[in-house]
Parts: sequence; structure tokens; C-alpha cells
Amino acid sequence: MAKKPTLRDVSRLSGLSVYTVSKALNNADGVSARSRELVLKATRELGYVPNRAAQELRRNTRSSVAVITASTSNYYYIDLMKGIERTLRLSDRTAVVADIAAEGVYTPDLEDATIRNLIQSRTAGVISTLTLRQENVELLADWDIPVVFVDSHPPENTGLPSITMDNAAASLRVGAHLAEHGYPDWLFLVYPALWSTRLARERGIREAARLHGAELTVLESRNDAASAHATLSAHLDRPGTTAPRAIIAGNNPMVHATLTVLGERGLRVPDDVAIIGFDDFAWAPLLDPPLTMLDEDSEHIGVLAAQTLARLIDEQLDAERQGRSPTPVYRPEDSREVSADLVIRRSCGC
Amino acid sequence: MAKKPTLRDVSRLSGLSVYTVSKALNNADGVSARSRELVLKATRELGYVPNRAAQELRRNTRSSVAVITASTSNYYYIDLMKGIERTLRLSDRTAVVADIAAEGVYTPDLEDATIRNLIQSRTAGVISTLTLRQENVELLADWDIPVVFVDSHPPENTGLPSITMDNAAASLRVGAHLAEHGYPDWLFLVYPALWSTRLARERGIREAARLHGAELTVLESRNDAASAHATLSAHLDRPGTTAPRAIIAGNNPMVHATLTVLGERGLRVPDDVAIIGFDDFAWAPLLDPPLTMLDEDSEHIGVLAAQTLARLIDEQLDAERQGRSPTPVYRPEDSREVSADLVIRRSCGC
DNA sequence: CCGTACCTCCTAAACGATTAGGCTAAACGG
DNA sequence: CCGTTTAGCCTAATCGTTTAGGAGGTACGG
Repeated sequence: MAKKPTLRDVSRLSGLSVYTVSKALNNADGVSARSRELVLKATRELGYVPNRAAQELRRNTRSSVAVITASTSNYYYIDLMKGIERTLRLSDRTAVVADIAAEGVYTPDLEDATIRNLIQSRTAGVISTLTLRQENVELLADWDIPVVFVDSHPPENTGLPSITMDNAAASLRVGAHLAEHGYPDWLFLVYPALWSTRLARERGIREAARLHGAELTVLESRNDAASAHATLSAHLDRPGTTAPRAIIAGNNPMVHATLTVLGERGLRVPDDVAIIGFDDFAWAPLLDPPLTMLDEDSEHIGVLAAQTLARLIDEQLDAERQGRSPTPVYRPEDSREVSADLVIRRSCGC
Repeated sequence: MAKKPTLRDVSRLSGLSVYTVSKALNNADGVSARSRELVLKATRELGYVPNRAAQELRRNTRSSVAVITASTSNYYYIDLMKGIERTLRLSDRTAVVADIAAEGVYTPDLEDATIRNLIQSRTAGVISTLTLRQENVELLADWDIPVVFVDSHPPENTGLPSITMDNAAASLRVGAHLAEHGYPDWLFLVYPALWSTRLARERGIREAARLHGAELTVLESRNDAASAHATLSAHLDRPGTTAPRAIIAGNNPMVHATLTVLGERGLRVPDDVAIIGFDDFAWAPLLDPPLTMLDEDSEHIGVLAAQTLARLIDEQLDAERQGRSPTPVYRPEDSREVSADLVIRRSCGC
């Protein structure tokens, strides 16, 4: 097609003004059945499809929501996205994912560039899986773009909503279970605090260790399996270090690294070293041995986050229509902590 | 912020016309250093960010590319997306994923709606992971939107580019390996032909069975682990059916189902039943037993697809600037088949 | 037959950017 | 000193929609 048909073309062909055509296509009233018919006929004939950029410019509304992630190779993102997309579909919105980790590594520059980019496209709203820089949160606030955090927390004092699993309670439960087995020394292999759930998880594990008199080592690695592998190997190689009786793996990549390292060293799970991991996933029961894992329902978290965001956006549109300020109003109950189950399999020693 | 700053505001504050401001912000020449400085100062002061909808409307260009998938729970999509995003970033484009499976099940209606949606937003280009309906491919062609298929084929006679692994050759290799072990009867558990790699894979496996005199059963299931589980269980329960000596699992969900079903029935892998699966992934070596799998480098496939698409879009823009037709011109060499490795572990009996 | 109300439709002004075409003043050559 | 070039800037049209503010016409009651 050389020239794409526009509203004006439909108007010409149907013999009606662009006003009428627009009204007819948007099912607004004030258009006779006969005219509506004519418009639809002309539309079909020309294969006309409205230009969203023009609509959004004129209506001052956007249809897409951004999901900010860092290095999506953690499988739980899939479920999260599923929940988000399913929910957004209901209100005819689209999710676009923006990964702010370049080659697997997070950089503030990329975060800044991404935020600028989102503002340029006047995103309807943002769901972020990690704590954003204070500065960027303010920027989004300046532009009245609603933000919801999932599996992460807003920067301090911003009061933005966040939806996480109850990490502290869950971690306590993990610790309690290890204590039941009587393991005296634990190693917590964990990702950086950039992913802010790390804090609550660590707090819970520390508390549990104190409570049950276990000795605890916390080992931090970059948030990918290869780095975790290197970190754990180096730790175990350190002179005077012996393998811990139990390892708690902070997330999916940490679990992968732990299993690999133990396998390489001929350490048997759970006889030599027990493992409990965070974030259950489909393959956990099929691993050798089947893994005991904390099961966060991330699809549900995705749904909650998308619902909250959708409501915020809708309220914003209402406010704007009524001439009130478009600044999003967050309520305390927008923040939620959902509980998680400990799925007991065999890697813990059960 | 009550009212968002526009170009006009920057113009007012800087005392220069919108023309000059626009030129300055786009680093075009014809602007003195002094003016440029004034413009940048005003821009910073106001926190001005250009409105992409307006730019795209005026310039008639789009910055986002759509990736069409169906039920992304197949893990290999993650790598594919990684490759695509990494490549698109180079030309400042964004990927948006559009899933045309509603609750895990594909519906033509959703496909149609999605395509309409993409045309409405005048997507710069499309990467599709499954064969689209003829009709929709024509629609995209009408609107001069370039399309590239990955891990799938275009509808017949459309000549659109596709990038896949060399499924037939790979399947032959799988069969040859099973034959080396001397397994007499094989079961191929496979997803529907909507994902068109199914055809080449089946062709290859059938050919291999014929070549090596093995008996072959092909069992089709919907493309998710739960359905595959039900299908395989029902098959094995059928009176007179005995478990095959080897199972070839057509993709990731099929592998999951196979391992689960065999586990439930107390059949040992590989002693009772051997398994080879398609689409290697990070957890395969840690499963019980470590899985022998075909390794398709899907990140690389993603890179190739995105490169091809980017080139098509760039050529289209050039053509348009020079007043030529914006119809994308596909070259035969845009279609590629990349080879895959068979990663031998233990589930095949080795 | 007139006034009023109600439909239906139209004209024209936005939305926020880009850009063709033209103007001005400074610089330069002769 | 004058004509020509050029850098720097401006005015105004344009992209494809939506929508405020009327304008005509029909129907109806009085």
C-alpha cells in the first residue's frame, strides 16, 4: 500500500465529515444508524486502521505499561509477566519490558536512560522489579506516572506501593526447618541488595540462626549463576573453610550454582550438605535430589501489581477528566505482602 | 507537575522559536553555539522531555518492534528475547512482546486482535515465533510492516524470511544416536504443528526411524507440560501398550512431562526408558539423570532475527526518504538455518 | 403556522512535534 | 560602496486524530 488510508479518506469515501466518522468508529452516539453503516463500509473497503500515535497525542492517554527488570534469566519473571499480562489485557493495555541490565550487569546509566525513554513515550505506568534510584523515582513522580514495585521496595520515604512476598516470615520458616534437622552451620548464598528482597531475606535468616543457635555465613554474589558459581567455589577453596552442613540459596541462579558446585566436589545432597532454595519452579521436583524450596506465587504477585497499577491509572484519568490534579494518589493498602509456602522435598534431608 | 512542558514552553523560556529549539535538541546544524546553549539551559530548567507520540506522528517512524509468541512458559524464549533485545538496543529500538495464547491456549481470534493492535500502533516490524494466519501476514504486508519468523515458518508462498535451527538434520542426528544404542522402538512426544518446527522435527525423526529400522510412535499433545503429562499417561495406560524403549521429547514442556510420568510409574531413566529432548537449557545437567539434549543456540537465533529485521526497517526508511516505495524487500539470504549440537549426557543411556 | 427541542452532522481548533520556504543581518569580494 | 553569499532564525503548514461550538432539519405541541 503506497499511502496508508486516514480518517480523511474514510470521510471522503463515505461522504461524511471526519467528525461523524470518528464518532461512528468510537461507537459514540449522535450518529444515525445509516451513517454508521456507511462509515463501517468505507472503513472495510479501505482497510482503514486508526493511527494510535495520533490518538494518543490528541487524547493524551497511553496504552502501555512498562515492566522494569534486570537480567530476566531468573525464571520466576516468566510467571510474573504472565500474571501482569493477563491482568492488563482486561483493560486493553500492553506490557513492555525494559531490562536495565546490559549484558547481565546492572548499570545506573542504563537505568537513567531507560527512565528517560519511558518518560519520552509517556508510559501509562511502571512496574519495577527492583528499587530504582531516588532521582528516577522523583522524575517519574514529576511526570505523574504511577509506579508499583514488585519483589522489591521503593526508595525510602517515597511511600510508593510495593508487592512482595513476606520474605522475613518465609526466611524464618526456612531457618526453623533447618533447625529441626539439627544442622549446626548454615551458609546463605545470596544476590546483591540492589534486589531489595535480599534485605528481608537476610534479616529473617539471621534471626533464625540466632534463635536456633546455628552458625551463619552470608556469602554475596552477583545475580547470575556463573558469578555465584565462582563466588561459592572461591569460598570453599579458602584455607580453613569446610563445607557447611546446610546451604540456603537466595534465588534461582544461586540454587543452580550451589548444585553445580557441590556436584563438582562430589558432595552429596542432602547427606553431606543440605539445600533449601528460594523461588520454587517447575523443574525443582525433577532435580537430583528433588529440591525443598520456598514457593512464592509470582503469577499472583504479578496480578496484584497490575491490578493496583491499573486502578491508579484509571483514577488518574478520572481526575484529569474532572479537572483535578493528575498526580497519582497511593493508598497504604496498595502495598501488600503475600505469604509463601515451604515445599518440602528431599534436598533438605527430609 | 500540573502541565507538562512542551517544545513551546522551552521556546518561550529560551526566547528562541520552536524551530530553533527543535533543531538544537536534535543536534542538527543551523544553530549557533550560543542558541544551543540557551536551549539546553531552558530544557534542563523546565525538565522538558520530548513527546514521542508527537514525534512519531510527525516523522512517521516507530521505535518499537513486536515479538509474537504463544505461551512463553517455554524457557527458551528467555534466551531468544535476550538476543533480540541486545541487538535492537544498538539501533535504539524497543521490543514489545505480544502473547497470542490467552490462558496458555492459542486462539485465532486473539491472533487477529493482536495483529490489528500492532497495525494500530504502526509497529516498526514483527518477529514471530509461530506461523501466522495467511490473512494476517497479508494485512501486515498491506501496511508495509516487515516480518521475520523465528523457529517457525511463514505461510506458504509468502517468501518471508525465517530463521530456524536445522531441525531436520538435528532430528536425524537424534535418531542416529538412539540407533547406536540399539533401541528398537521410539516414542516421539510432540507439540502441535501450529509451531511449525514440529514438521521438520517429525520428518527427521521419521526418516531416522526408517533408516535404522526402529519402530516409531508419534504422540501429539498441546504445548504445555500439564497437557503432555495427560497425553502421555493416557497413551501408556491404553491396553496392549507397553512403554517404549526410548522417548524423544519435542521441546521443553514435553521433556518435563516425560520425566514426571516416568517417575510416577517407577520407570528408570535410562535403564528402562531412554530420553533425548529438544532445546537444551540451564537445568538439564542437574536433572536426574542429566539429560541428553539438542542444543539450539536461541540467543544467536534472536540476534540474527533482530539484525535482519533492523536492516529491513532501515532500508524501508531509506526508500521512503528517497521517495521510493516503502514495501520491504526480502532477500533469499535473509532466511537462515543454524545448526545445533547434540549434547550427550546420561539420559540416552551413555 | 410558529417556537422549541432534539437529532444529526459539520467546521475548525486543538494535541506536540518537524520542516519547507523565506527573511535578516553579517561577512566578503570586487 | 554595492551585490552576493551564508549562517542563523522565524513563520506557518503539516502529521492523523478528537471534540467544542454551532448549524440545519425534522417533529411536535400549541
